[in-house]
Amino acid sequence: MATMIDVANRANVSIATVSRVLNGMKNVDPEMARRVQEAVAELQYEPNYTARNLRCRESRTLIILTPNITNLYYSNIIAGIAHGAQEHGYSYFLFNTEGKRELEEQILDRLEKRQADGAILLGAELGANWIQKYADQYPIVQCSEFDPSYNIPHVSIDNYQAARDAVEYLIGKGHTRIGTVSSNNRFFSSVERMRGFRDALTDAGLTVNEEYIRYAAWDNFKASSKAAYSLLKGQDHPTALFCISDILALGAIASAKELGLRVPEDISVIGFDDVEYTTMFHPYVTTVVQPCYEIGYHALDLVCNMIRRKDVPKTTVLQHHLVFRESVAVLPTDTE
Amino acid sequence: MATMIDVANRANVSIATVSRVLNGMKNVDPEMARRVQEAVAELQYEPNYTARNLRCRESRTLIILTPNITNLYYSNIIAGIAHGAQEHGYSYFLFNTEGKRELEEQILDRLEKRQADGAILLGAELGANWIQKYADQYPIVQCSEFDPSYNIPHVSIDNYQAARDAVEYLIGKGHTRIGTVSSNNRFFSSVERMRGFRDALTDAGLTVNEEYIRYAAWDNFKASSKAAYSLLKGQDHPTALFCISDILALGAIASAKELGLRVPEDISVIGFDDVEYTTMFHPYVTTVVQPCYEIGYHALDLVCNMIRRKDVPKTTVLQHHLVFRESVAVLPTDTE
DNA sequence: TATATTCGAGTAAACGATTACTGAACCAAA
DNA sequence: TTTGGTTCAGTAATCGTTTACTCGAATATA
Repeated sequence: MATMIDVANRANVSIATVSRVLNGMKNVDPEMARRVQEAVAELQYEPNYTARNLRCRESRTLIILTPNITNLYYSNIIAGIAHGAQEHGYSYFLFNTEGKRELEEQILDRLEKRQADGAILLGAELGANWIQKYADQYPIVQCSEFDPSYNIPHVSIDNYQAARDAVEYLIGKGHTRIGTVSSNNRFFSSVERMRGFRDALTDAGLTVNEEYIRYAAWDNFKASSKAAYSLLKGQDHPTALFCISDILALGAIASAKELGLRVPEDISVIGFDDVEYTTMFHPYVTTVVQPCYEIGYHALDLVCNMIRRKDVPKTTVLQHHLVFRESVAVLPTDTE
Repeated sequence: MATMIDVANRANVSIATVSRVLNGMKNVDPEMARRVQEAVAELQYEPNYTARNLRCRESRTLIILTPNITNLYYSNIIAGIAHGAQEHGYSYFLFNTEGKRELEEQILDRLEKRQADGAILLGAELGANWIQKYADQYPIVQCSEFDPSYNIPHVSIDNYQAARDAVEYLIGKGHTRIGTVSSNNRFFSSVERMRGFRDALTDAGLTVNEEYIRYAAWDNFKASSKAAYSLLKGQDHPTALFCISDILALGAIASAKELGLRVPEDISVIGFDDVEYTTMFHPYVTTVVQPCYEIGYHALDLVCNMIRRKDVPKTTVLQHHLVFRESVAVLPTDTE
C-alpha cells in the first residue's frame, strides 16, 4: 500500500504538496499538481483513513443502535440509513443492543474517542434521559422512537394522528364497538397510538370500552393471537380491531379464524407499518403505511448535517397514509 | 478525554510504562502498576483506538457484505454475527451491496487500508472469482453461499442433502408426482438443492418431470405465486411441491388456495429456511430448518481465528433438520 | 571485589496523514 | 536599489498509541 511519502518521492515534491493537491487546495502550481496526480495514479495511492482520522479527529463513521435487526420494521429503516450513508460517504458500525442501556452507553462512548462522528438511535424508550448527555455533546438523532421532553432531533411519523386516522376510518365504516391490540411498553409511539385510539373514539361520541383493550408485545405474533383470542371469544366482542402493528394484526386475524370468525365480515382488523407479509394471505390487511425506508434515509441526512454543524429541526414528521385492502368491512347498519 | 500522557504524568511514570501496564505485560513493578491503575481510574482514561490502529495496523473491525438486510434470512445470520462480534470485542461495518460487484470491491479495499481486519460475505454467487484475490491476502469467510471451486473458508448447511431429505420425505408420504419451485440464479445453494431434488427422485426410481419445475426469485412471494399458479392450474398437476425457500412455499400455498386446492389434502408443500411467518397461518408449513443464527455466529468465529492466524477448515457444515408441520399429507395409495 | 546477567523503566522512533510555520523567489512601488 | 507584499513549496510538529533500544541498578557468579 503506497503512502503519501511514496507519492511525494515519485512526483518529486514534498508530502505537504501531495496533501494539498489531494485536498483540492489552490495555491499549487498546475504542473506540480499534474505530477502528483500522475504519481497517485501510477502507485494506485489511496489515503489511509486511520491516519487521517487520528490527525483530524474525524472518522466519517457513524454508530447505529438497533434493538433487533431481524425485525422487518427496523431492518427497513436501516436499509434507508445504509443507502444514505453510501451517498454521503459514511460508514457505520451496526449494533444489535436489544435495548440494553449499559451496552448502549459503552458503545456511545466511542463518540468521545472519535471512533464515530455521530449516532442514530432506533427504538429508544421514554424516560431514557441518559441519552441527553451524549446528545448534548455529539450529533445524535433518534429514529421513529423518542421522548418529546428531551431536546434531541428525531424523525418519525405523527403516531397520534395516524392512529386517529385508522380508528376514524373504522368509525366511518359504521363500527362503534372498536377494540385495540396495543403494546404496554415505554415507546412513545405506543402511547401516542393509544391516545389517538381513545381520542378518535370519544371525539366521535363513542365511549372507550376498557374491556376491549388488550396488550401484546408489538413484534410478538403468538402473544397477539392469544390476546386477541381472549378478546374475541366473548359474546359481544368488538366488530373492529385497531392493532398497533401488522404482526399484531396478523395474530388477531389468526385467532379470529381459529374462533370461526370471518375477517372482515365478522370482525374487521386494521394494522400498522405495512410490512411485507400483510399481502401474503387473504385477507390482505388494511393498514397504516409507515415510510420506514425514508425515515432512515432522512435520519441519516440529519446526522450528517449536524456533523457539519448545520442547524437541524428538532422534529421532523414524515407522512403516513392508509392503504385499503381486505381486512375491513362496512358494518351493516340494520344489524346494529 | 485523557490520553496516556496524562495518565503517565499523574502516575509519575513514563508513557511506555503506562502502555505496558495497560497491555498486561509482566516485567513491571507492582507498585508502579498500582499507581497507573489508579491514575487510569481517576482520569477515566480510555485508549484511543484510532491511534492504536494506526500504530498496530489492526482495527478490531470487520466488514460484513450482505445483498439485502431486509431479508429475514440474511438478518438472522447477521444477528448471529453481531452476537459473536460482541463476544470477541469486534465491531463491524455493515454494507447493503445488493450484490453489486464494483461496490463490493471498493469496500473490500478497506482491508488493504487496514480499516478492517477481515470480512464476512453473505450471498456470493458462483463464479465470483474476483473474491479470491482478496481471500488470498486477507481473512475472508463466506456465509451460506460460496463457490466450492474456490479456496475460501465458508460455513453453510449441506444443501444437497437437505433437499434430498425434503424430497425423500415427500416420497415417503407416497408422493410420486413431485414438482419444485426453485430459483434460476447463480447461488450454489440453489443448484445444490435442485441436484438434490433430481437425485432423490431418480434414486427412488421416479422420473423427473421437467414440466413440474418452475422458477422464481427465492425472496419473491408474488413471483412464486405466479409460478406455482401456472404449475397447479393444470389437470395433472403434481401432488407435492418442494420449494427452495419458505417465501416460495408461502407463495405456492397462496396460489393453491386461489385455485381452490386444499393444502395439504390436494397438494403438499414443503419449504426451506424456517423463517418466522411459516407459523403465522394454517397450514403451518413443513420445512427444512436452516440454523441461520448459528451460521453467522460460526462464521464470525472463523474470521477471528483467521485473523489470529490459526488454521481454519475450508468447509464447515452445520446441521439442518426437517420440522414437520401441516403442509404435507400422506397420499392415499388407493387414488394412485 | 570484579564481572556478567537480568530486570525494569525511560527515550524516542515509528504508524500516515494534516497544517502552522518558514523561507525562497518574484513582482511592484518608492 | 531597496522595501514590502505575494505566492507557493518545503520543514517539522502533531494526533495518541506501541515498541525497539538504551541504560542504570540490582543480583548472581567467579
